[in-house]
Amino acid sequence: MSLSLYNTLTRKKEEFQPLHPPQVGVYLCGPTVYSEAHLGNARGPVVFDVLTRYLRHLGYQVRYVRNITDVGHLESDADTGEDKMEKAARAARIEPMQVAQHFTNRYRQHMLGLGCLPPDIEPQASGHIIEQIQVIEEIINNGLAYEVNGSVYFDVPKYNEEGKRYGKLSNRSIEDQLAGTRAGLEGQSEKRSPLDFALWKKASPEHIMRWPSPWGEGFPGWHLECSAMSRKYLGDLSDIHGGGLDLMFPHHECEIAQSQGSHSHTDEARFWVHNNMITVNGTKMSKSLGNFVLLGDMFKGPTGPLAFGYSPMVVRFFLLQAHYRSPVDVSDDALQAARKGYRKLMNGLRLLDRLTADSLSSDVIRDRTVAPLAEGKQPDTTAGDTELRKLVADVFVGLNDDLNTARAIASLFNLLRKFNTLAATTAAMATVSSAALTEAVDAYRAVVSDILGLQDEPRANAEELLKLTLEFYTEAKAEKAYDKVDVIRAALKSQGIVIKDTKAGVEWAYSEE
RNA sequence: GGUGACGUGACCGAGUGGCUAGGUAGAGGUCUGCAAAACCUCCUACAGCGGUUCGAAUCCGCUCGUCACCUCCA
Repeated sequence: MSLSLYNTLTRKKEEFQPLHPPQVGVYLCGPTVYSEAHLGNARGPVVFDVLTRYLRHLGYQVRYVRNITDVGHLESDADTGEDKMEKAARAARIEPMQVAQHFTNRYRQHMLGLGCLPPDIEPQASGHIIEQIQVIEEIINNGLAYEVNGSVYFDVPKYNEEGKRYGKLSNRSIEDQLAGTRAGLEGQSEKRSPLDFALWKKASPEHIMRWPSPWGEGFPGWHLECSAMSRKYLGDLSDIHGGGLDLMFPHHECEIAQSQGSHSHTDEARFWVHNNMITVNGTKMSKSLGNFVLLGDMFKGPTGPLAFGYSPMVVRFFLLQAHYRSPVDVSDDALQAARKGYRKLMNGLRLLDRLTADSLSSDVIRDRTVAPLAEGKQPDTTAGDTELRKLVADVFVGLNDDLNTARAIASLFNLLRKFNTLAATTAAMATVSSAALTEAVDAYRAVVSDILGLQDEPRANAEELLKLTLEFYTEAKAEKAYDKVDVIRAALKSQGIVIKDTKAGVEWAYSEE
């Protein structure tokens, strides 16, 4: 049983094998930090969080790189290209890096809330200008890029003449692309071909974010950073490179061209993995369409199409309930259903403690409750154990099948039903061995908590519970039931709370001990 | 125009050439002081029309409908 992943490059599910086991290098194209993250921005990180968690579960040593794009995304490829970071900065009248830092902080906060473990390396594009310049120089040396007026462009037609195939990832031919080229691209006169893309852009006088380079002051093209940073931290060829489906072209296509055109001479990654989009009423969520749901707003609610707020864990569960390559549509109905399902799964987690607790040690129970067996003879749990192990195996079948979390979750619910049945009666409990039960309980816990990364979100209000407890305390005191009084006082003390009987009534304070 | 997806029961959403996905909602039941939870049962679908096949929702073709990428986008 091994993990297979759908590779966009080959358009097939392939068995995953690391290039250099046990190490696995994973790169996810991170956010451009010039505005608040929306739900769509969360899907990739959640999917790749589960992927890296699962790879680690399988025993691999994962190096997970998720970059921060804090420079270089042009508004357009035209000569008047404007940096998004600067645009946002100008609007807010602050330093561009301040904008980047602000949204980087927000982004990290949201990702942590969604249960995404911090990446092992989170490189910033602005911190890797030297590496990017080096890649450009390599491409120029290989004759695949040219300089015009302080800007450098990648020569796509030449690249293809050399037997490479720009378009191999997104399955396009350059003929088709040329045919589809629109008329309004006159501003690109610097480029030899409309297909060429910028590796380095000359900074106009008003451009703030600029760096010196062999071609004058400027800034890197927006596809370049990922190639440069992926190579720096994961080598010429990494195991997995991913992002949203909308990055497949042109971003990832350009990355491959850059890596092939540089000294790496590789496709940059063995597996190219793309998550599908999140839609609202069937239409892709995007900034340009204005139908996006900001994460911060969604957690609080209401916002946009949603009448209620949904906690980060509910959102995570909601996303994982669909396969990552399917589009997923957001709605109150869907999220509310997801919330109930999520809570059911969490209540299952709580049940596990009971299942494995002393009272339900099945071998003991069996001795007492099942028809007496001959001395030294064990009851037959073969069928029960087999069923239980099958339920557990199904969960992993789902995960292994292209990280199909939807199937894995469905299987978890089946396993949970079994747990509930077992917990209901001792007779049921006697149908399985404690070894098989422990295995299943451990598997459930591992998949829910460690692999899917779903944590329980406490919803009870501690102050309210304390208030209730104090009412019972007062009653017991009035009844002079001092044994109860002592129990309550001791229980609260163990929580660091002391009860103070005053003339005005019962009060409490945190213990000063 | 080019490229690529998709259309599953009330809703969300897996999967698949013959075998119950799962969650939510709804109905009935067991349990229960009431309730909840849990468990059991039921409602049981694959856009339409053809074709291939012993058998298709699953493969092929056509039709209708929806979406994405080709421009910044997760």
